[in-house]
Amino acid sequence: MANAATSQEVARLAQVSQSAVSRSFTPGASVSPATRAKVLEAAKKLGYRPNAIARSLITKRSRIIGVVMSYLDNQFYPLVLEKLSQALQQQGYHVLLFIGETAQSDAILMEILQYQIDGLVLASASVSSALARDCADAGIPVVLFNRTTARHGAHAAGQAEAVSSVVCDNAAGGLAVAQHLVAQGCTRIAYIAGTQDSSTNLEREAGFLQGLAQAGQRCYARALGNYNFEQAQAAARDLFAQPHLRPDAVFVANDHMAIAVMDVLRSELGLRVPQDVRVAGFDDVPQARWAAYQLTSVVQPIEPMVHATVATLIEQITGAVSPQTTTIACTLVQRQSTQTQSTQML
Amino acid sequence: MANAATSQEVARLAQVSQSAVSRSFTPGASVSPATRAKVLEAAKKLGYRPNAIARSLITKRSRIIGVVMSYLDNQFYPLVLEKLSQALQQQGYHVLLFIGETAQSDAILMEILQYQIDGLVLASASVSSALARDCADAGIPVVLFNRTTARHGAHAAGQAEAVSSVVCDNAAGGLAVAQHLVAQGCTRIAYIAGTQDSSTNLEREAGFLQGLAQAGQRCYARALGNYNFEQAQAAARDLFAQPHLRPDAVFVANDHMAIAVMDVLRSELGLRVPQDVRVAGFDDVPQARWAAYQLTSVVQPIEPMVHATVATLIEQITGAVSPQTTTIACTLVQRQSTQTQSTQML
DNA sequence: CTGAAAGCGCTTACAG
DNA sequence: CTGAAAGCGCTTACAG
Repeated sequence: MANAATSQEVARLAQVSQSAVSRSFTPGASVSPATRAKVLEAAKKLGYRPNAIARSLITKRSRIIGVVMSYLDNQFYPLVLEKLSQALQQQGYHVLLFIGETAQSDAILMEILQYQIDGLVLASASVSSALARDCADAGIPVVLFNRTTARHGAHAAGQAEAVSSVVCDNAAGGLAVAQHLVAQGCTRIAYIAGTQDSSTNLEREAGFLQGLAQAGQRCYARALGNYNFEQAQAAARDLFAQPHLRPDAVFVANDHMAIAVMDVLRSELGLRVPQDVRVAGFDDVPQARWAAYQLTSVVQPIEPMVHATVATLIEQITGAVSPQTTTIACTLVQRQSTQTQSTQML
Repeated sequence: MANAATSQEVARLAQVSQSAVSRSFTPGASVSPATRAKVLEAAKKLGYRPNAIARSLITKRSRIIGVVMSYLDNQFYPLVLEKLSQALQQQGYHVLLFIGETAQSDAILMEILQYQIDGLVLASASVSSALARDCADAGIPVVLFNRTTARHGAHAAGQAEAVSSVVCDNAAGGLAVAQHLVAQGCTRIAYIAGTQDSSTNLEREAGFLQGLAQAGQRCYARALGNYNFEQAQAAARDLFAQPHLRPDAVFVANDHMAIAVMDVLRSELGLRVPQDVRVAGFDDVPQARWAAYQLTSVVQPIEPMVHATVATLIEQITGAVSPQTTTIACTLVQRQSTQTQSTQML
């Protein structure tokens, strides 16, 4: 913090009142050009910067948004964080970051709340919905990113959701994948699930099963990957353990796991993708486009999702509108991992 | 910010003074167990949380550390951010994140400074050293992560560095790569550079050239990748444009680019790695271990580097020690991308 | 347009 | 151990 100059000192040097200094740094405040000029000159001389902490205390607006994320090993989230913080910065907000999972996390999260944040973005599937409720109770706008509060797909009857959320149409995405694999002639289509109770996994799987059902198929086999690289690899080994009962396609709940699966299929089991088995993922992370993978995936459009998140947040901060859920459309991108002749390259 | 309860309200409910409330939430303050119990009960009833903003104003310690990063597309940085924020959280600090490059960035960065941050970590190669100096002048401890202030490898004579930095031994890493490639029998070893003036690129290249020189070799060819995926691909196309003059090995200044290069070599040019050309990178990001790449790389040990960063920061915040540079050792990990028979697997 | 003054929610000497 | 009081650096009615 150090020896920062205060508005008092600037006032003294500029020979004006402290109020005048404050007004000179407040857009739209009434100060004469002459006064402002004197102030700015003195401020520059002293290296003065208004103290945002003091300002927050009195305005009751910190212009800080808390952002909660899980581990950043799935490349989707760093990209979200990047876009989100840039969007927030552009709106004059700053990001107080919290990374981690439950456990001691809740305590640390409470600390973040002490900073009088203007809003909170929860992009971590594992953070307790209790926290979201705490914030909502405290009057702090909360936006869930890429998840909904509801667990197990069921809302408590008659109890309105207290927080907003921004998601993509996971069910539609899952459905599109099923249709695509069926269209490719697959008949033994397996699923590797993300975290069992997460809304993303629930919705993707539901859409996927619906798509299979529409084609008169059922899910050939299923294993749990928990959105984790190593667990996805283990899941792949499980599903392909018996050579004569192998699936001819696998839908993996996100790209992060899908890449792990492809590695196992090709390097450990010597299978060719897509000739021996087709693989599709979800998210369309940059790695899905890498030449070594060419992974068919469902695009979660980060920019629109981030835009909706910021818009919702600011709406709730400024006007007291009621919480809302925004669903963004997502599209299937076909690449070589699901089709022998590449009809589409990027 | 909302209707948060204040210490006054808690005091009223608990029938004690406001000072007593404050003391009850201050570790080590002198309060009787009875008083504290009354206070905590009232606080719980009101959902009271001490206002960190007000506290910061008076203690002149915000317990906020500013962290500045570039774009997060190189997976090395998200991992650093993850470890760094966790380490800081464990020490009771919180992270105010700033992501971006120059341009309008400097203005936004100044805003971050207004939050009276206790310290600053600069992990962005592109942020002006001027900012670092501004902070140091304002008495805010600054630690450069994975970079040094010095540009073009030269310090202004007699002018001591005002900030600390934590780096790995880039030169040693570059040297190790050169030695390894020479030992593999390569005689046409090329280099794809990162951002020209960055300290990491300067040091890695210098070490690499030294290693070649020790073996009586020179750098066979060189192209600029700017630590950028697409530019690295373009660089690879350049270096391999003439079939009969192709390098037999390439050292790429980081893994992020090395993977881009491997994609071009294999998918576009039909070359085999390592049989036709060997490739080595730097950082050892998780992707380097993926089966599709098996990229030889230099491990930048994130944990020790983060640990040193946090330790240095806290040292400077608490005691006013002078700035220091910490250099962490890094080690070469050999994988299939540089050797025909895999002598080491992970 | 301008200044004096109150007050944001805390911490921390200072007396008791 | 406890409370009354000053004060952190600002913003913002309130008079003029």
